[in-house]
Formats: sequence, C-alpha cells, structure tokens
Amino acid sequence: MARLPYACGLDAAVDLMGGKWKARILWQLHDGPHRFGELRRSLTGISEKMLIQQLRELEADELVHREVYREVPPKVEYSLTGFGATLNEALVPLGDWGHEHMARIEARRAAG
Amino acid sequence: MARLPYACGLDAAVDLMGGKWKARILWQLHDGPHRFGELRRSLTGISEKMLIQQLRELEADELVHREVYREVPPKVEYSLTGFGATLNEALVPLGDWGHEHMARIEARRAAG
DNA sequence: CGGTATCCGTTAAGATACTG
DNA sequence: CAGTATCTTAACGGATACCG
Repeated sequence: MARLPYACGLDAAVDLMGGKWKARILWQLHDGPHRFGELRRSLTGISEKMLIQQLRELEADELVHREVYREVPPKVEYSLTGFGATLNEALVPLGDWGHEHMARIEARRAAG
Repeated sequence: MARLPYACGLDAAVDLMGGKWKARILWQLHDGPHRFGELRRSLTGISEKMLIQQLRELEADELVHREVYREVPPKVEYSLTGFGATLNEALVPLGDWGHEHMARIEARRAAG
C-alpha cells in the first residue's frame, strides 16, 4: 500500500527517531563526536549490525554526520548535524519524562 | 535473552510510546475523551486490529483510561490518565519539531 | 458500535562468524 | 577498528470475516 503523507508533526518525528535505538544514539552524540566502538560500548545490548544499520539510516536522514579518517587503524567518527541537534533538543522533555517516571515504568514492565 | 534495565529516560519513554501509532493516539486524546470510532476515523490508515491493540497496551501502561457505557448501541470512551497527560506534554516539542521540518522530512522520504 | 479471530507478509532485531 | 555476511526468531502491521 502507498504510504500516506504524514498526518501530523509527531507522525513525521516518530518516523525519523522511532524504533528501539535511534533516540538513544542521538542522545549519546549530544556532547560531541563519538567513534563506532565508543557507541557500541555505550549502547549496552546493541549488536554491531543494528548499530551500523541505525547509523546509516540516521545519516541518510541527515541527522548524523559520518567522518572517515584514513588512518591505520581505521577511525570513523559520528556526530550530530545541525538538524540532528535540533531533534535532540526536542527529545529532552521526553527523556526527562522517562527519567522521572522510570521506577513506575520498570515496575509495570516487570508486572508483565 | 533477558531484557536489560532501561539505560536512560529516553529508553523507557520510547518503550512506552514507540511504534507507529501510540504517540498519535495520545495526541488525539489531548482535548478530551474520544470514542473508538472517532479515533479510527481520525487515525487515517490504522486498522481496527492495530487500534484496539495499541489502546489495550496504553491502558495496561496506565496512560489511557477506558470507560464502557452499557448502552445500546455500545459506547466506549478513551481518555488520557493523569500519567498519560504528562507524557503528552513531553511529546509537544517533538510534535512541534516534526511539524516545523515536515517538508524536509517528506522530501527525504520521497527521495527514498 | 465496538470489538474478535485468523491468516499472512514485512520489518525489526539478535547471534554468530568473518573481513579489510 | 570498523565494519560485512548470513541466518534465525520475534514483533509489527495489515486484510478479511465474523460476533454480541
């Protein structure tokens, strides 16, 4: 079925940052560029495959910039674009909300 | 594999409102209770199955309240709980961001 | 009106091994 | 170090038909 146009801003935003990892990846980049390996260690539980896949999508959506340094050993740094930084700011209240209610949310999840 | 604890607030929040529909459903309820059929018509493109499934999950997470009126024909109203209202507020900046950048996001999506 | 039940294809996600 | 490749499972999303 043909994709419908976005119904609202939230629809568009969720399309870009939705899923299990993207918001957390953007979050990790808020304080400057990070290398692939740093991100992998920070994002506990992510597989290399998912990390690179999500980074590629974020790059295609112009939220993240990928800079390759031609060195040995190889070095690649990921950073927020200006566009990505604005999205990150819009995610702050959501992150705060989650932080504030984390105990409740964990408890509900544990309850099944 | 056993689920890890939430890594940050954003992780917990996305777990509750992530997916294609939940943010939009919460959004629709911001101005008061709505009936099942109203929501179905508002959320263009959603199937009845997805709508009821997402509503049940939102109810289980105490974000949405379900009120059944024993009438003929049947009437059920969904509304935000206090908890759901606070999440909705945290989503406002994200919705604004999406609205502001909608044209750009649509264009990227069209480009494939 | 407000759902259920069933079936089905697609996408997300994860484990593991391997490469330039 | 920063990825690729392959395979498998789980979750998401949708179509259709039916029910109280």
